[in-house]
Parts: sequence; C-alpha cells; structure tokens
Amino acid sequence: MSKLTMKEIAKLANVSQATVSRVINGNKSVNEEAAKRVLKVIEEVGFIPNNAAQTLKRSHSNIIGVCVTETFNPYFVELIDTLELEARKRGYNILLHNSKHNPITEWESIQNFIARQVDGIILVPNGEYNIQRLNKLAIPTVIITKNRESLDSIGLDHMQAGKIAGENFIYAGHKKFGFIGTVPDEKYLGYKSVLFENGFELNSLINIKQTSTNNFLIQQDIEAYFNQADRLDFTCVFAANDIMALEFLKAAQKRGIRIPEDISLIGFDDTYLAKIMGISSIHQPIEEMVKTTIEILLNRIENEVSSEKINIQLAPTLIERKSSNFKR
Amino acid sequence: MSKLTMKEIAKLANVSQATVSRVINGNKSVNEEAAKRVLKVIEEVGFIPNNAAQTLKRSHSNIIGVCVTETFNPYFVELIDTLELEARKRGYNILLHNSKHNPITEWESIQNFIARQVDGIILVPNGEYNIQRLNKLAIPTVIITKNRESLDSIGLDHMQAGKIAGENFIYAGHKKFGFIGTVPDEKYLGYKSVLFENGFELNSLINIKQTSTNNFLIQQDIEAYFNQADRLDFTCVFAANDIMALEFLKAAQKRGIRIPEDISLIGFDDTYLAKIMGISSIHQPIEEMVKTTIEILLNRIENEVSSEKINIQLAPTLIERKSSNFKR
DNA sequence: ATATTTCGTGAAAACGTATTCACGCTTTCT
DNA sequence: AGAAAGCGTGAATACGTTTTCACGAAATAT
Repeated sequence: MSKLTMKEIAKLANVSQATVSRVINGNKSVNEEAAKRVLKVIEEVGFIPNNAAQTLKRSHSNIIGVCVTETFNPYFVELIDTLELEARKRGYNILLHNSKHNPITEWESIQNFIARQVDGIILVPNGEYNIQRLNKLAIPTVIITKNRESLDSIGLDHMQAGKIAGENFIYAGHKKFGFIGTVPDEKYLGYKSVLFENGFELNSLINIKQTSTNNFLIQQDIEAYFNQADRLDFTCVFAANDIMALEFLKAAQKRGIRIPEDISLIGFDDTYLAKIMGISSIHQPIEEMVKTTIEILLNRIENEVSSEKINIQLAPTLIERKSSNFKR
Repeated sequence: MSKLTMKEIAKLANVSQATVSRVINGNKSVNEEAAKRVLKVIEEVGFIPNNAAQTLKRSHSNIIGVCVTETFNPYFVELIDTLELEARKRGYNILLHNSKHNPITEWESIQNFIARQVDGIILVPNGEYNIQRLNKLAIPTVIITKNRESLDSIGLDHMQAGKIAGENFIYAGHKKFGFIGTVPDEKYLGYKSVLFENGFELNSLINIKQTSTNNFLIQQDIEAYFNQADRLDFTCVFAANDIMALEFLKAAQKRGIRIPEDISLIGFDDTYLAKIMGISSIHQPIEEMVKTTIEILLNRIENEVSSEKINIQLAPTLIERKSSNFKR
C-alpha cells in the first residue's frame, strides 16, 4: 500500500491533486469541507507522501548528514543520540556515517551527503584533511571538536581541559606527573604548560598509538608501557579519554597499584564508563554542545544570513570521583 | 557548486543529457570518445547526481531503515556499526532511528522510513506492537531478535542461552541460583527450566524495571535489592545483559562480596564491558547475524522470490572469564 | 446596478534523473 | 547492389510532488 500517490487520493476525495498537496502542507486557502474529506481518505488508506519527490521539488531534504570518527568511545554514541533527538525535534533526520578515523572514508561520506541532498553537515573531523574542500562546497556545516578558522565550529577547550587536570593535581600536592594519550594533542599541551608554569615537568608519557581505537589495542599499549618501565615515576596521571583511563586502572589494579592511594587518575569525556568505575573525569557538556550545534546549523540552513563564521569554545569542568580525591 | 545538473554537464561535453546519464550508469552503448569527454567534465566540475531525482525515477533509494530500541547497551552500537559497514559494501546507506523502547516512536520511525522510500527495514522491535502493521506494509523487513512468525527474522536463541548459563552453574556444583533482569524474558525461562529439570529452583530474582535503560537506573534497582535482602541466598547469578552484570559486580565488590569466590557471575551479549571487566558472558555472534540479515534483506529487495518467511536461530556460546570459573 | 477585490480551485509547469523511442549512420548478409 | 541488422545518439516522457497561473464564483465597494 505504499504505492499510493496524491493523484489517487485526489480521485477518492473528489478534488484535484493540487488540493491534496495544499491540505497536506497546511495551506490555508482550502475549503474546510474538502480538507476534511481529503484528510479522511489519507487516514483510511494510510497515504504517506513520497519524500524523494518532495526533496526534488523543494530542493531540500530535511536530512542532516552526521559523520563521526568512531563509535567505540561511548562519548560519540551519546553525542549521536542527542543529535538525533534534537534534530528530530526540529523536523530533521540524521544520515549517519562513521569515518573510522580515515580521511578518505570521511570524504566519501561527504560526497554521499551531497548526493543525498542533505541540508547540512555535522562533522567530527579527522584532522584538517577535508576542511578546505568542505568549505568550497558551501554547504551549511558545523564542525564538532576544536577551533577551525574556515567553518562554523563548536567544541570543548581541550587546552583548558589539560590545564584543569594539571592544576588539580598540583593543588592536591602531586610532584610527579604522567599523561596517557596520543600526541600531539591539545590536552597534552595544556597539561604540560601548566606543569611548567608551576616549576614541574611531565615525568612520563604513556603513548597510545593513533591506530589504537578499541580497548584491546589501548590495553596492549598500556601493558607495553608497564612491561618496559621498572617502576612508575609519577603519582598522578591524566588520560585523554575514559577508555584509556579505565584501561590504566585495570592494568594498575592487576599490579597491586592502588588508585587513588598510590596514583591519582583523571579521565576525559565523563562517559558512563567513568561513572561506573568511579573515575574522575573532565566533563563534556554534550547536550549544550548539541543544542548549540543544531541551532547554528539550522540558522544557516533556514535563514542563511551572515557569512561570519561562528567558533564556540565551551569550558571544561572536572567531575571529581574517587580515583583522584587523594591529597598528599 | 552542488547545483549542477546533467544538463550543464551535457552542454559542456557537447552531448545530450541522456548520454551523460548513460555514461554515469555505465551503459555500454556510448562512444568511447564522448564518454571520456563527459567523464572529464564531471571530474572537473565535481558533479554529483541528485539522489532525490534518481530515487524518484528508479523508485528505489538504496537506503535501509534501521530502528533499534536503544544505544546505551554497547551491543547495539556494535550491531549498528556492523550493519552500516556491511550495507555500505553492498551499496546501501543506513537511515538510523532509535525508538528508545517506545512502540509509538517505533511506528513513527517506520512511517518515516516509508516516506523516505527505503528499500528495506531492519528492526530491533519493542515487543509485538508494530509487527502486524509492518507485515501489512509488505516492505522487505528483517527483525533482529527472537522468532517471529509473520516476518523474516534472525536472532540468538535466548531460551538456549538461559539453559547454557544454568547448565554451566550446575556443572560447577552450584545449588542456589540467582537471576538479574527484566521478566518475562526467554533467557529467564530457559534458565529456570534447566534448574527445574535438575531438581533445583530459582532462589532469587533481582528485578530490573523495564524502564531502567541506563546504568544509573539499573544500579538503583540492584542497590534496592541489596538493601532489602538481609543476605544473598544464591552462589551464582545470570544477568540478562553485561551492563546488569557489571552493575552487580560493582554492588557486590562494594559490600566485600568476592567474585567468583563467593558468587559466580555470567553476563549476556559479550560486549567489551565484559571483556574489560573479566566477566563471563554469553556471546552474540554479531558479524554473522548482520551478514545474514543483509543477505536475507537484499535478497528480498533485489530478487523478491519466495514468500516463505525465513526464521533463523543462532546458537549461543559461553565465553568463560574469571567471574565464573569457580568450581565448588 | 456595475466594477473591483477576494477566495477556492484545477490545469500545468518544473524539479533532475532514467529510459523508451525513433532516427540516421555504418556494418553485415544475401 | 540492395536489404537487413546493429550502433550511437538526441528528443521526449515519466517519476510524484510543489507552486504558479488563471479562471470563475462569491463578496465587497462604488
């Protein structure tokens, strides 16, 4: 029954096809009597307008293309979920792609978005690879992550996040510092800079390979570190995301290292992993980010006013849990 | 530049619009010379065909609608990820919806799928609410979960999963049994039946409310149980998913209950949560499920042969980890 | 009373593509 | 050599909407 068209409905309701369209789109100038008849027929036969035809005619699709770098980290899942919800509230659907940290896949996704006539794009990018090309396409786009010059963007201030972690450790009296993550990274830079400013240095970097995108690979990298270090030369450590923090916690526990008594730990993203495990973590205000993202994007789509790029930096906050409340 | 049409390309390449279409669709009967010219122009101006027009003309969209009940459980995330990958391999995109355990939202999603001219639907359903209506729509659909009579379906045999958990506990010498989950549930039934068959009974049911769809709510339900029970009357417990298992583990550890020395624990889904925490869990063969799902669906879409419904039950397997290897 | 505006409606055009049809040209068969 | 068949191509149509245009009827103004 999904093959019905407005023509059929029109015949059944004894009006023209144009009138059916008017009724569906809530056009005022249509006789109340006739409108009721049309609505009744639509209800009875379960008519649903062909969206492809609508998109073609209107030249917009009410679809937003979303491309993220991964879905292993629950942070992205929550982000997607919230995006979908907020978009739906405004009458848009989400076309979701996963670039898996591959810029080529990312570009393919963007091409696909264009072909599908998306009205806008929300991108969690893999570096700068496609930013310029995207800019040339002149399609409403919001980048979620760090500051970009050439496109609208929103993101947590990662540099600031690193500083907060560092300050917190310093304030708690720590003197030896560790970092877990993939460098270069703005969190890493912020963290290091605040250490230097206070006369300390970064004692250890537990390097997670760029390609370690699941917990097993991260675990391997952390195990490799433990196996190569005779003993740990830090009393506190900041992890670039909660998965890394969690894997560090497991590796430490396995070796009888107590958290936070021996080592204080702070994660990043504040996902449910951190909540479950009681890991202190730097909070990403997902809902605020998403609402603002949708706001900016729909404003571009529907109003298309200024060409001034918008770049928003949100402030990170530390959620303290039992992995780091140790003051020495 | 995304406003280009075939007409423009045609003019630039000095051919007719029909020929451009033929070149793009790899139609053989077109002069090699001309084809090259067309391809060159397409490349130069970055032309991408309007998918809405294609969909309208072809009356199929190469989109598959996917609707899941939640994304909090990492099992679903992995499912979606794999679906997207396999679908893309076959030239289809995914339109993703999340019903959040609400049958009304689920029905809205299905309506949306129809409007968007999806070629097929993959549904993780909320009970039976929309199965009949979906059946009437006569659109290729595969249900992922348990057996259905009226539609193609695939899923793990949950009854069998419950039995395996029960058998494993019995074999390890346990005499007192617990279950964590939302009843009614086929895993629960299978678990109970194997206990009865062996002369045992289910000693405790830790009831998780149907609405407890995130770890915090599950935690509350489990805490409520612990607070109301003076002491635990079981030595082993089977949880209906890994999140519940994990929350039980946390609640137990908090009270000094050792896993597996005091209580053996088996989860379900075998997500990375179980892997990280070393929880034994019943494995869902996601990749196999997804590949078969896509196979069935695309066969219906592209060949549309038999009207025989296909119902596949996959066999569960237990992955043993340190939460349950205790033999008493 | 006629002239003007308003209103509801249907016919028709347009959106960008895939595809059928017909036509002219070359090739192959008798 | 003429007839038949094949090939490459452009013109035209259709897909299901939205929207413009025009028209007649009703309502209001003169």
